[in-house]
Parts: sequence; structure tokens; C-alpha cells
Amino acid sequence: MPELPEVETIKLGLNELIIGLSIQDIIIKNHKSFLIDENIKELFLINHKILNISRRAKLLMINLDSDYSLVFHLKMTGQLVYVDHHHRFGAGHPNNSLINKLPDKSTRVVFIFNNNAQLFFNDQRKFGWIKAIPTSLLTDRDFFKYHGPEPLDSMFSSEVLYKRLLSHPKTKIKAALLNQQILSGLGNIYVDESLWMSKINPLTTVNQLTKKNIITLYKSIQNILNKSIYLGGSTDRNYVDAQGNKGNYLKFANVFRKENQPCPRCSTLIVKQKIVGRGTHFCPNCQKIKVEK
DNA sequence: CACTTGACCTGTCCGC
DNA sequence: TGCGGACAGGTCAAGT
Repeated sequence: MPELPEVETIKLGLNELIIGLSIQDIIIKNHKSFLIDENIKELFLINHKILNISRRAKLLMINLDSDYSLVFHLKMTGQLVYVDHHHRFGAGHPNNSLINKLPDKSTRVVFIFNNNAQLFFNDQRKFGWIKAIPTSLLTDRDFFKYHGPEPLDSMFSSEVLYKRLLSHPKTKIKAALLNQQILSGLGNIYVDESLWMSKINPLTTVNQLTKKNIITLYKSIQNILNKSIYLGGSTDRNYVDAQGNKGNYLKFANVFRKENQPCPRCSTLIVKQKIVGRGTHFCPNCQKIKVEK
């Protein structure tokens, strides 16, 4: 599930909801979701205040005044939903059905705050995880040493993308863009959407791409991610934001989950096929493999 | 080095 | 209606 825009949307939501609250208790219903030493929990988490929320790649961090951070990876089906039962029907709390049913059978961890509101970590497939890590270790030298650049960072450029892709010349572009070490934050949805916008066939190897292809790809990635953040991310199945609301990006998607529907550019029917182990959507007409002469 | 498969889990959908 | 298999926004490890 959550790729960069979804995690960013959750971050923006939590920023409006939980800054300044302190953690009163943590109920762990599924211990594999949050392996935590009891002493660390008591000393650095309980009774500590939330300073801010940040994101790196697909990871979300809740940074505490103990100099510890809660790090979340939502994997395929993770959700982080804030519920204030005392204000459930008040301003800013949409009366949506999900919120009114929490906790439910996929609730794995519950954080209870000093205002009695709760943050639910739900995760149907149990792939997601939470870790408590000293904030000082959450750097690109340390915890994020295997992550590529942020696609929306001002330091990221088409030259950076070109250079990083070219270190894997024989890799198919679909696999390269899913590789978090090359570029972080993209997943299956936004890779397919970016390749369509750039008119690049997902099976093209990196060394078959022209510099112009990569400039186009760079711009497409930034466009699509920004658009998706603006639209609150993509809800394919499980994803919801910090208040339990679905994202709207897929209403505007060009290829993802559009198999057998006409390509918005040329009306050829969109194809879905398994490429590098993932369901891949593309237009067989305007995303042809072009070998450089 | 690049690619495939299987694992981790639960739930849904589709065909028989 | 039931049952089996395929498939699902992600990432690892192991084997070819």
C-alpha cells in the first residue's frame, strides 16, 4: 500500500492532530508488529511528548521529546488512524464508518494520549512494523543508509536520477524504480503511472534509455507525486489517511488498474502483465521499447 | 550482477 | 454454496 504520497498525506494529517500530545499508554495486540523492550517503552515512550512528525521514503517518524522516535513502515495494508472518541462527531472528525468501528480485528497496536484520544495502527496482513529508535540515528548515514534520494527534495535532479540509474545498466526500468536504494518512495502504482507519462516501456533496460528519456521521467515522477499528495494519495484497497479518509488519486490514474480500458493518449487498450514479479500496467502502443541508434 | 521464487500474512475475487 | 488458486500499494533472503 502506502507509497510516498500516502505516507506524506498521513504525516500532514498527524501534524494537525497529535503535536504536543503525550503518550499515556501503548497497547500491543500483536507483538510482531512492535517488538519493544519494556524498559525502553517505560523510559523513552510513556509520558513523553510528540514534538513533530517526519517522513523519509515510505517511513513515517513520530519524534518525541525523549530523543526517541517511533518509526512506522506500513508495508501493504498498514493504517495509522487518529480517533478522539470525545469529539467523534465534532469539527474535523468526519463521521466515517471506519473510525466508528475502531478498534477492529486488524488493530495491532493502539497508542493512547493524555487527552484520551487514540492512534490506531491497523494492519490486515501484519507485514508492517513499528520500531523505537533514537532520533539521532535517523540519518542518511545511519538508519537510511540503504535509501536513495527523496524524489521531491530540492537537491534531487534529473542528473542525480541519471547517475543513479546508470549504476544498474542492465536492470529493467520497472525494477530500477521500485528499488528503494536507487530512488526512494515509489511503489507499484507510481512507477506504472510515471512510465506511462514518460512513454517508456517498463521492460526497457536502463542502458537503453536516452538522457532525454530520463529528464522526462524525472519530471513525470515529480508531477505525479505532487498531484497525488494534493489528492490525498491512492486508495486501492486499504489505504486511509490519519482521519480514516480515502485518497482520490486513482480517480485520475492513467494506467494503474485500467487494464482493457483505452489509453487516454492513443485509445489503445491498456495491458496488464507480470513484469519483475509485479502486476504492471502500460500502453502497448505509446510505450514501445525504442533502442537507441 | 540480475533475475526468480518463496516467505511473511489476511482477505477477496473468480472459475469450476 | 463451497473450494482452490490467484492476486494484492512491500521488502527480504536464498538460489540460479
